[in-house]
Amino acid sequence: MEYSFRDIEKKWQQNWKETGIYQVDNNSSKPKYYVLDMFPYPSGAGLHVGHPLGYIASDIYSRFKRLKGFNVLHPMGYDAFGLPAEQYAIEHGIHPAVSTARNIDTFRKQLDNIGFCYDWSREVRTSDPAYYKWTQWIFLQLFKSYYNRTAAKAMPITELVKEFEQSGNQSHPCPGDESIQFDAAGWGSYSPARQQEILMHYRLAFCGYGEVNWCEALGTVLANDEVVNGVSERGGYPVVKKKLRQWYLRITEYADRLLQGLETIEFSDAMKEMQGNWIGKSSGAEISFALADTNASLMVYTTRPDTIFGVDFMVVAPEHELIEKITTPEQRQEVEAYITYVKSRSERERQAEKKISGAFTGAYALNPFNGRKIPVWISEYVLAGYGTGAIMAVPCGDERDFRFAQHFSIPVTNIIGEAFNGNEANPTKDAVLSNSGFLDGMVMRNAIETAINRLEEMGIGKRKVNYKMRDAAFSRQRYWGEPFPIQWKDGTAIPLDETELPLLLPEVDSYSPGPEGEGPLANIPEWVAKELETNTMPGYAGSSWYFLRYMDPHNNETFCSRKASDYWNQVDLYIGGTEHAVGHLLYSRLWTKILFDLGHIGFEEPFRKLLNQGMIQGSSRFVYRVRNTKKYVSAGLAAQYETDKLHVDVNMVDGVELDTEAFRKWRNGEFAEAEFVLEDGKYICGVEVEKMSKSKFNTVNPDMLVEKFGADTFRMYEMFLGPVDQSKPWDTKGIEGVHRFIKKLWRLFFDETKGKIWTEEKATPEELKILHKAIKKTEDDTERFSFNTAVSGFMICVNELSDLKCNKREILEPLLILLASYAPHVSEELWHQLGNEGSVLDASYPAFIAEHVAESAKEYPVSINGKVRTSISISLSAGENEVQELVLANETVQKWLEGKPLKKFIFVKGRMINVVI
RNA sequence: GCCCUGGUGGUGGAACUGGUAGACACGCAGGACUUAAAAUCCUGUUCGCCGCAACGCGAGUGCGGGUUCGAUUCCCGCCUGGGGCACCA
Repeated sequence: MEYSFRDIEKKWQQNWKETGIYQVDNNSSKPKYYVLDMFPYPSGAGLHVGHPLGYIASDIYSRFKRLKGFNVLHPMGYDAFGLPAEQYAIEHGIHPAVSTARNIDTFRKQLDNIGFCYDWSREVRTSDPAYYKWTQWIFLQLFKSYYNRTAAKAMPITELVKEFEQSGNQSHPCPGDESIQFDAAGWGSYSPARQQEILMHYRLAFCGYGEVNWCEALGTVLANDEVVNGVSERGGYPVVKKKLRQWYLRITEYADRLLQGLETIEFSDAMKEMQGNWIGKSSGAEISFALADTNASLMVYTTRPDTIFGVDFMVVAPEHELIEKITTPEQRQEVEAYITYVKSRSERERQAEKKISGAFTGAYALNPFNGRKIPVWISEYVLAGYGTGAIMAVPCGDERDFRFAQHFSIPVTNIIGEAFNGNEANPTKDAVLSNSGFLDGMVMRNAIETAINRLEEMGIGKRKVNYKMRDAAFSRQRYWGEPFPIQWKDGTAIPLDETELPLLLPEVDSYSPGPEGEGPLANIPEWVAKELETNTMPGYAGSSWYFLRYMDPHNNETFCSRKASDYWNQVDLYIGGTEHAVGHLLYSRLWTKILFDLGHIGFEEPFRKLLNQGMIQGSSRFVYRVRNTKKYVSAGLAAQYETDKLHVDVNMVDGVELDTEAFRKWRNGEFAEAEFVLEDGKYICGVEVEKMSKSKFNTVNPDMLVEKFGADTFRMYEMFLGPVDQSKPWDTKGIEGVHRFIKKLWRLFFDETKGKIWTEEKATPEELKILHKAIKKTEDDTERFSFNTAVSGFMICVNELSDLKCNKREILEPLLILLASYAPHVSEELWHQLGNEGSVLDASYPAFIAEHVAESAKEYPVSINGKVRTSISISLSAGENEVQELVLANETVQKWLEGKPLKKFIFVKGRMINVVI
């Protein structure tokens, strides 16, 4: 009987579907375990082999946990709102809901092919009104809440109003605008509109104004990656900054808790570091510098107030509102020209720019301690959004400031004596200060406190903890997203009543942007007549809480019952790519904390453990066309010609050898007349590792591989490729090795001519040793997500059993259970062939028995001066003295000793021996 | 520019806590079976040197240093691939 994987896999996939074997109950006496994949955006291109990597890993782990006796929740769904569908709609006139549904169908078929154990009865789609009803509902909770800094948690805004009525905002400084201060009487005297305006500065979801990339020609707002060198990627039109009304989430209030929470969860150190850097907590001081010849002052933020005597100039962000006021008439033209230049620059470009640029405003600030006049410059390297948007520049201590000073010939004051060599800045905190007035003679590190204290005494500065993180922009001028349940009445945002949810996304005739940078919803007269918000929510709205909906996906009463979330609790294992390191992971951590604060769930971190999957890169293939001809030369000969390098579809290339016939037929015969210059009768392609993408013709479709080798082979091969958390290029070639392994396993059970060949004979110690080695390896490796070495463990096991011609049920049956999480179809089939009833997934995991693998002796490697020269088999019970005696008596060791005295004898039990002479 | 991460044979990778570098697989070479092919099986395969052979010598984990009896693993400096940087998801 042959291993006919197509029949077997189809049969069991059908059976699993019919028996509902993967449906999970919220009631169980077993311990719970929640395994979650980052859900995909269903793109039109379908799955390529990179997508399932994490899904296979999570599938293996879910099945493994189930075998280990857990009630495992393992759901899947779709992050179904997004820009590509909208772009497709603009180009093809197809409603995003239609194309998205079609894409989801494709995804689902592809996923089903691979034999995943998802509980599809819990599927969610963020674009489904039954789902986004609750996204809108949660938004309303954020809108109706504020962050109580005293209690360090979110609370209903109605509580805040009560406080205001009783005692004003004395104990609740306004996070949105610190200048807003009032007492109870003051609050009472404000108009309702003014009161709402003030409350907006407290809400966790609030409306404000922010800059966006505005492209006049396209009439739309662009994402950063749609802007290249100041022009739109599509069309190359100019892009400028434009201020628009935007919704925000007040994530900055949670900065500290998001930072502290990292200590309670198992994310990799790299991931925690990235989130920490994003939050960017720093402490220092805000200092107000008086400006000469005007009564205005300039507020700067610095982490190094100790260097205040070394300030040689100020740098203000070109967007800073003070510039208008302080620029002198002589400098105005230069400053305005510079601001125009900066308007076309993205933040990224501004930070990455090596070329120094700036403009002098003509204004001077005054050093509060010695009255020195400090010129005020503007430059793109200072960003408006961070700190106060202005810095005090200390060129002797900061490299960027130093280069700026050199470039504009600004004299540099040295306040650290010999620690500054005049050629480069020295950012030390350990130098002794000089030229620094009352700080002279102090070590910088200690002077920080002294300087802050003095500034506070003088009333011109104060201690300040700062965060690089900004409030999260939460609106998009787009169509395909959740509508905000907000109405605008005379400039005041009124939340819809919860009974009016979901606020359905209306049909539109055109997906083009609305007037004045508004989204497409602004084109709908009825929508505008109802004064509804025309922005929609961003992609991360739906994905910030989806892990909760899976727990209770069909609940119409609430987003997720407290009973369900108390039972399933945190996600125990979350698998996804590092590209979400900050965005998605930080936002869902925020939402979880807010829902926790408001009492809707009982835990404040969504993901207990995070496993990052690496990217599968494409291995691109190239042909070399001799310029202006139809002649293609093989890679080895390309250097002899002037050629253009063209991507070719990797599916037409076997290894590096091009299928020239397929190439001639490719793309409707575009290359039909190609002539080839071969080497050794072959056309050899060039190779490069790049991102896997349709445009590079290097995508490999899993369907094709499943069709050719079966899902079990495909799953195991994806794992075998390398560590799951590392990026690696895809190479289809190696898949045959894994396929051979499964066929070899099959032959332990079936012979082509004889049929069933397994026996009921008793296993030998040698066979038991092989089995128990495999049990240990599979368990350890799976537990530490080392799936690639687990697969090689299976190969070793099957190779060894084949060598011994072992066909005994006593060995083979437990082996199938081990294999069931990696290759579920073939394991299920053989499990039933052996006569078992019920799924192999409900078998009990074989127990590892150490005695079966115990060794009595070890072949020790013996090194002389660290170089291995021989090996000696020694009993594991032997002590060091005994070992030394044996080793020194050894012939090879004697030869190397040449009678020289022994300096040192190193013996690591069970490991190695080193003889030092 | 800033932050994170990787670099080991022809290829993917293994070596888990400083202890035999190259497990397992691909590819390649040779062989067996076969009319032939497929499938399967066996042998070899880091590089260099001597060679009949060796369980003979030397080098070797991106590059250059260092710590150690011993370094792919730890430290310092460099080179280089990948990811992220707030409206792609």
